[in-house]
Amino acid sequence: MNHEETLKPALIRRLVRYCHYIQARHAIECARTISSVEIASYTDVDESQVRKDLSAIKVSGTPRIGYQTPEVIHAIHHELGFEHDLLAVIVGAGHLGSALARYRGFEHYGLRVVAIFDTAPEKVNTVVAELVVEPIERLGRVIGETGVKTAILTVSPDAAEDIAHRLARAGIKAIWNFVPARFKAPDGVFIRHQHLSTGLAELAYFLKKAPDN
Amino acid sequence: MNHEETLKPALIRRLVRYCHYIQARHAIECARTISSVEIASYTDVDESQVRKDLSAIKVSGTPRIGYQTPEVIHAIHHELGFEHDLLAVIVGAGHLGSALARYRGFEHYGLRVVAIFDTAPEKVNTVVAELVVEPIERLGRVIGETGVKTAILTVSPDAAEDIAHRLARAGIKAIWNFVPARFKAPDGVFIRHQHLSTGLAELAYFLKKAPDN
DNA sequence: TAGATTGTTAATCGATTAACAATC
DNA sequence: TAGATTGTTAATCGATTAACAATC
Repeated sequence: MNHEETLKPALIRRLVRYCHYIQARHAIECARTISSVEIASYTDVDESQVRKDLSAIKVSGTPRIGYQTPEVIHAIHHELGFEHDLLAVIVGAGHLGSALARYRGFEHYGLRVVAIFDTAPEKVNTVVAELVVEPIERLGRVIGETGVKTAILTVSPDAAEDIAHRLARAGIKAIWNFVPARFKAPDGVFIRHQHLSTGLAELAYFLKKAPDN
Repeated sequence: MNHEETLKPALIRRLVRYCHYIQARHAIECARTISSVEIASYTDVDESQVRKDLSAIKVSGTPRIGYQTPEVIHAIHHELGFEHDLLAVIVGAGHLGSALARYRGFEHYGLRVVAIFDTAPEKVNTVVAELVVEPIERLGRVIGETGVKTAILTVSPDAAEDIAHRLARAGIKAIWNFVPARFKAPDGVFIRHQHLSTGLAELAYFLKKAPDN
């Protein structure tokens, strides 16, 4: 066992980019090989970086030819764990939570939503994406029975931290947080904050700076 | 006019974090002042960095006391342009596009969706968040008439690049791209990629690596 | 063979952290 | 006053880019 390094988040993000681009190229032009220069120019990454990144996940290319596209795609999928099924519960059946439950775009990455919860009595027992919304009190039982390790958090900002801890106690190991709030992660739980407001802030700032507003 | 530097994306992201945290603290505990150490510990940023960042947006604190919470919040809002209204159109009335149209969480940042478009005839003329879905052909006219500068992109991956160029021709200056595809930005247009699959990739990788899966 | 592209090492650059004098 | 905290400069660290020998 030779060290098995952990990929850094920045590297993971670049790999996802490469994958998006190469899959598009592969689908449209049936390109069987691709060079680091091509990948670099489309993904806004330096070409040396691309070669380094691919070498980090043990993909090698051929001088004068480039990399085999199917091999690159497969290696990235394998390395990032897209091959495994990723079962998840959603907590918060508001607009965002319901949309994520219905969204088909994540199936490709193995995500499958198995339950959805909400505190509001008027939401409970409604149906979202073929799932009956359950009361938050059933959280522990459902997670225990299904063995789900991942939760998608789309509750209100003031409830987020409390719910995160309930999730941790119920056995959740990873939280994908869409709530615009930042809180300390419960011990042993990985939190990936997905604050859409950050993207919005960058847009707002650009528009404020743009000469012609 | 003394240089007027442009804030870097990383700084913008940190400012948004500070803001989330300070607003929460301000709301819950009515804390009137806050030190760089407190902000740092909650936002996972070094305390020197916090001081540097606040100084970059011309907020100053008082030794032994800290920073005035309302002043910090206001300065961040002002600097990032949250005070202006941000009118936007949404292109793609699928699950994600509709959810973003209905989502109330962005009002706080000044975002207002004024129109929503789709190519599918069965979507056109349906109502989403009090807006009638319009055919994509009306894009140019609506953007021209309203003077909207921002578009939220939630179409299918293979349509994304083409639509981005149509948006640019119609006068859009900033695109918030939720489509899991990366493409070259049309000249003079700012694209903020918001690839949710990147977050998902990080979760998948964590779970793959976690000892107990 | 000639030449394009990989893989990797070295050089540069920028971002993060540490340190500390100034200050309330 | 004493001591905590700011504001900023200097030191460190890591990430990015450049360069080039190896290679097909």
